[in-house]
Amino acid sequence: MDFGNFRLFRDIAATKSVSRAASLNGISQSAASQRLQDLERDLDTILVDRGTRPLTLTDAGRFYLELCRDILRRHEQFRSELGELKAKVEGVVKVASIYSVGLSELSQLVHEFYRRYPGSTVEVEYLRPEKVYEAVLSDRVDLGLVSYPESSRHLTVLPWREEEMVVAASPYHPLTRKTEILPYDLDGVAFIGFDEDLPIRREIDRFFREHRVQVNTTLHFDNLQMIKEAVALGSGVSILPARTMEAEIAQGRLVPIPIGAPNLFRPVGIIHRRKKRFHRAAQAFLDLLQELPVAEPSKRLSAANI
Amino acid sequence: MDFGNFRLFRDIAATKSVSRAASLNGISQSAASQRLQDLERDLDTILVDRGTRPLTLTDAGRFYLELCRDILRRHEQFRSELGELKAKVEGVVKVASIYSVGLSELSQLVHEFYRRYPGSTVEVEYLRPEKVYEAVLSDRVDLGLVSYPESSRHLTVLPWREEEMVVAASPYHPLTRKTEILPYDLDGVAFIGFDEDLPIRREIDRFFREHRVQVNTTLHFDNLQMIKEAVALGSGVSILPARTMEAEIAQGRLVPIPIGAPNLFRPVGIIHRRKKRFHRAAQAFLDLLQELPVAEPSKRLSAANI
DNA sequence: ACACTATATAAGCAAATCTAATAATCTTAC
DNA sequence: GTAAGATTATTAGATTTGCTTATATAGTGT
Repeated sequence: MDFGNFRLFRDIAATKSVSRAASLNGISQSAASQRLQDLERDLDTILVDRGTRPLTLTDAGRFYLELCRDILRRHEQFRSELGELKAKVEGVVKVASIYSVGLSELSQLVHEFYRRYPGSTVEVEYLRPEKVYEAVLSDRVDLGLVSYPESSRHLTVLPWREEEMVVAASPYHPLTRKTEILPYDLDGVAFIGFDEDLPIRREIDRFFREHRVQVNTTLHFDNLQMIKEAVALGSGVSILPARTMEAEIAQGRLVPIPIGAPNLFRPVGIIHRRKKRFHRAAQAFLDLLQELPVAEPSKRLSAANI
Repeated sequence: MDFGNFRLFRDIAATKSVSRAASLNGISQSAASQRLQDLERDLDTILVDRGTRPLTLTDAGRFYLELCRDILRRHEQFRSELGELKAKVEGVVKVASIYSVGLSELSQLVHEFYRRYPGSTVEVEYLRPEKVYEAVLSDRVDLGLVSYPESSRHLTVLPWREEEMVVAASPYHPLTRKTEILPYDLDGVAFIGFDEDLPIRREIDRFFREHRVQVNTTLHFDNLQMIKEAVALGSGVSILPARTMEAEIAQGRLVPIPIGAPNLFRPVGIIHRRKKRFHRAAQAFLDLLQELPVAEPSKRLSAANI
């Protein structure tokens, strides 16, 4: 221990004895004596007056004792700060998630986590995707949940779930008469899509291209919420993850129509910093995430993650 | 160096680089890396995030950096305090002396010392004998000047000078007709002596005993000043060191009469703590004291020091 | 001066810490 | 993406530090 010398000198001063201080510090009298002498040689100053028994400190020794006390006090403070920090950090799992992962589902997970690990807490932030990446990269959170996860130098991806994508339409749309949509049913319909720079847009484009379908993209947005609004208003249909529109379905504002095989899936992944050292609670939460059965029936991995 | 670890971490934080910090501290990159890892292992906490270049500190690392800075600042303060203390101590020679050593003589010595060592100063305190011993023993002064010096376990005596003792009488006393006093001249005279517990008293008693002389001790005091007063008032004669009554002789209040051989001498010695480590100035002053020619002609050492 | 206790010193050994060489990792530029 | 350049980690061996035991020296009290 690096503070042993300060402790030793403090104890020499307190007990007025090298040998008592030595045994307090678990070393031999000889070792303590040598350390004291080395210290005095370093400082080129006598700190302890050996001419008296019990020993007494010189003026310089009293100064040095002050130094030792201050340093030990400050170190003690640090240890306690560090302890608090670790207790706090180790008890809290911080997760950043995109909005569309689904509040209810995640809160179910968190609930189960609390049941298993009563001492820990989970803090979930809902952010826009790029903010999720940022939070993970800067280590402000332990885990991130994003769709179409992209790995990179500093980022590792763990696949989590694949969400079924369905056609979303207003209840008044003609397509709602069908119980299942085949790709060519969408040929030429008014379509509301995602912005072109979003992975989900590229995936849907690929789907259309594969089935040689041409939709008429009348509107596009950078977020799911706006798309749902536009669809509900009858501006067109869209393709969305089924579970992100549960509320609107219940309200009768949107109708989901399954897409005939080959199905479309939106992959949702867990991202974390490469080589991240997880503390107990974070590791436990991660394990829980991976252990829980995925709601979707099929497990087909999307070939194009980007 | 015991503060090397704090410096190293501070430098790692400052340069955001282990290797630069290593070369700043004059060690190899490998050593610095190992020290950082040992530190982290000790604390069981990651302090530096290696996943980024330049390196960044973790929260715990920032706490530790604060600790390092505080400790280094405090240590710096200590070094400067110590420096001041040493400069002060090493430049000042502290001397405690009994009153009767003679102010003028000592100040001549001090003057010579200043001439030779212009950077240094001498502080002389005049104290009662027991206070001189106390000051030397407690290390409040470097040197003490006392008469009839007594060595002891913690005290070393260096003989310094021997002062001639003469009979002191009022100008009106019959003995003043003599130019030299022989022991039996004092038989039966009214005598003013020192208190019985003083070494000088014992020495004079021994002198009387040796020469089978009986004086009539009418008064006794614990200090020289009072004795001189009483003698001047004609209450009796006394035996005193010649140089301690120079002023009264000049004023015509006292008359000194030499004592015929075997002469009486008062030894004055230098005392200091045993094994005392003298700093430059103190050693120089001590050398000067011993080098200076002693005023008295004879060097006979008193057999009985106590 | 003696016995008793405490500190200093000496010698040998064990452990820590360093250096040099090499492997692994990160960044940058193509 | 990959290769080059720079930085950090690891390994192995040499060096140094620091410890322990044994013994000498020193301080205290009787």
